[in-house]
Amino acid sequence: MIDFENHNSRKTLFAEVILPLAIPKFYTYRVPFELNDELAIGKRAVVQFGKSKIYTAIIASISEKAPVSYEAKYLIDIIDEQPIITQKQLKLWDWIAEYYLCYTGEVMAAALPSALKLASETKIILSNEEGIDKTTLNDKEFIVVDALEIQNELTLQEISKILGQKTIFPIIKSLLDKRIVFISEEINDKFKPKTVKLVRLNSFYEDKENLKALFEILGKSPKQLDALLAYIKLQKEDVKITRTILTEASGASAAVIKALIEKGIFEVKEEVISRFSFDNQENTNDFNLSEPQQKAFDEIKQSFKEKPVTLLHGITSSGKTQLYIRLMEEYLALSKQVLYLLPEIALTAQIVERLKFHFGNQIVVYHSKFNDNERAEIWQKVLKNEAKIILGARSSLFLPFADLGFLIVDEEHEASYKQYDPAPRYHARDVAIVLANIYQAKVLLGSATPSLESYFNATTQQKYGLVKLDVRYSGVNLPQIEVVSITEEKARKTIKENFTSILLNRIEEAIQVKEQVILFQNRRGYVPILICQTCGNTPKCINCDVSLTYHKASGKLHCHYCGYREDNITECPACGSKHIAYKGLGTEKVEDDLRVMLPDLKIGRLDYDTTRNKNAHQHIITDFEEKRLDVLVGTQMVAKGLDFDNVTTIGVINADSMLQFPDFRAYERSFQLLSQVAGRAGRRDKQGKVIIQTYDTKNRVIQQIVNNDYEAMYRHEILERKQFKYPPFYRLIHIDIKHKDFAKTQQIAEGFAKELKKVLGDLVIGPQTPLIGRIRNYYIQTIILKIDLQHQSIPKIKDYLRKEISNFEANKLNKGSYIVVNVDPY
DNA sequence: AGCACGCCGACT
DNA sequence: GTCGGCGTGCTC
Repeated sequence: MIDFENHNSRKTLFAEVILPLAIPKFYTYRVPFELNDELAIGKRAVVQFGKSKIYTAIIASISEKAPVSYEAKYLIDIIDEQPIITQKQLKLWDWIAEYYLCYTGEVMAAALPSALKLASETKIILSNEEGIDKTTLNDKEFIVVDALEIQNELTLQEISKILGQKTIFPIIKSLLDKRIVFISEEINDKFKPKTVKLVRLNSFYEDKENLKALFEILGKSPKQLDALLAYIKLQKEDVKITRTILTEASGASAAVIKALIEKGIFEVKEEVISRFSFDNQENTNDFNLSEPQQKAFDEIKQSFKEKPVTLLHGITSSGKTQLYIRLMEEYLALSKQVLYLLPEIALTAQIVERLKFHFGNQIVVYHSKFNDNERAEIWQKVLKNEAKIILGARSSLFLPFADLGFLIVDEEHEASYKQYDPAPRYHARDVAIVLANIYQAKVLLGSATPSLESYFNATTQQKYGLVKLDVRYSGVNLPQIEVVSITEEKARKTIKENFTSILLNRIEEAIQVKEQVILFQNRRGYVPILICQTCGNTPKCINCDVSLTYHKASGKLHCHYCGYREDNITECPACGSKHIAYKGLGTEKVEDDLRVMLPDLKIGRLDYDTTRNKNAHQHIITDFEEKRLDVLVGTQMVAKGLDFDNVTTIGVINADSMLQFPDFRAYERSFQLLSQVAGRAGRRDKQGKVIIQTYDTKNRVIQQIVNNDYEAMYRHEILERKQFKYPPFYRLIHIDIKHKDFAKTQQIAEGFAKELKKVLGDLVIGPQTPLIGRIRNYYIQTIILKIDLQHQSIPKIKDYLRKEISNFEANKLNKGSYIVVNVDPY
């Protein structure tokens, strides 16, 4: 029916839409009359783009003018009744695209959960929920459901064929809304809640008569009877009964329990439990802030009156989380939304559980690895202002906040806040500040070891407020740090493999009193470099310019950049010599060597290689938590996001490799990482021990760690940054030119740098070969721009760069190459 | 990002 | 003689 009263219905309208693709422009579609009334900015539109592809686009603007140089295609459909993207989000997308020199479409692709980005190849599956009420379905929906019952999985394209029509999105949307179908995807349940297998008495024996009969039957098997009695006792104590607990309590062997389970007397049931037990202090909802916490709390509130951003420099165990909770409550009381950002790796169950305990259902967790249907659901909840607290990784910045009032960026210094690949290469901390500005919200940056950038902004620049919290909560002691000279022990020949006598002693001391040990080595694999003693040849990756790392577990040489593998060598492929030396040290070897030296220890390893298999990952953590392991060897994974309460001793196998890393942030990073590692040691009632092995005991960062002196590190580093023209005094932009041919890469990069130098002059450095000169068969040359914050108009430079990059891409001489721009590399 | 159109190697 | 490799150009 046509509504003649409504002017819109007679006008010819055009919609400019954003496509979730890396293309520079927005595209204009003609709106069919019947959709005129539906048209609104922020709604999703279905459009055909190119010959056959159908995409979900976002309507960015509406116009009455027809494009002059081409005929616009008709927009196929408008999906939403209400906009799902707010004006504020569009503003943020624009800012990100502008600042990080990428396309708005790329931001959109990163921002929208795929359930909201239906495309022709999106697969639909039938919900496995029981009792689909087919009576609510219309004919077309029925046909789709029917087809799915036979086919199991259909793409939107296929559904379109089955129905013989292009406009299928409303049907799919309706089916999705009714929860009859779902978007199919590989469900990544890496963050699945932790479960335990509990032993339970078969419910048959809840009946007293049956239980009595059971006692008689088991009378002949005393061990089984013991197990049953132990079970009943434990049940009365309200203990969660696992096999292990039951075995211990009954004195029966595992075989006995197994027999009972096989007989069907006991059942095993999986139950979801929280990963971490909290201590009572933090577990109660009505905890009181300590005096220093209260002081910090007041200071933060005061600071927010003057400045939108405040940096909380709070040392480890100073109770930052409690402070966050109190602040969050303030904003909740004002009915504002709160976004709590955490680095990806730290987003483990611990923080989630703790906050859920306080805020219950008001809190939702958002993570790019979550199930997509859930993510779409959270999206709607946030949009409708039903979700009040959002705990998430950097992608949660893209949620459609209705009324955001407060953002926390916890572990603000973490490098993983910067997205590296694909575009948008944004830094979540910086985007958080921009987002806050859009909403007139407040931001709290929290860290025990703030990034130099933030600390500089809070001190010298006075841009942020600065609040310190440097008293440990309930008097937890700082760990005692021992720096052990590898050089010395080598001279005395007291070092075995890579373990100094001191470290070995400390490990044994801890184990003797049944405490646990973490060993940290920031390199995975067995040994990173193999060298032929005769000719000096080193096996290299065939796709990348890196030496291959030997992995003992697989018996192969691995490339950590592209995943390439080849068999290990026993003789040099270049000269045939059999003298191959192994250089360097990875977690695998640390684990192996310790096994040989202390064969009685139970050792686990936690790194990228062991976490590839998510079950193994879970097992290792659980085993360590439940003290089935004595020692955990790992990369920085062991330092982040996990807290084990029985760990008193931590060994840093080799501090030198990170200190010597060729990056201007190497010292800052080392300080942060070592602080974080050290922070894992010790318990409330016992001072922890940290043993740092190094060749360079006098290294200033090592000394600063020993003295726990962040300020000293900052003062020293900031001078160097200024002197050598690095952030926070200069802004960096990296431009990578990649090409399969080495000479071409250099030639093209040289040409581009020369072009840029015409306008930017000395701001342009290079091109130079980066640390890894070739990855996945592409050679890389990096052009670096260093822009002085004081003297340059950065937006102008970026505008110019954007033009130059688009010229570059259009230039036929550069064909075969591609360009990657990274603003503020981190 | 796709997908089509377009020129050079191993196959019935 | 064709099928098919992926190089590059365009998509409202």
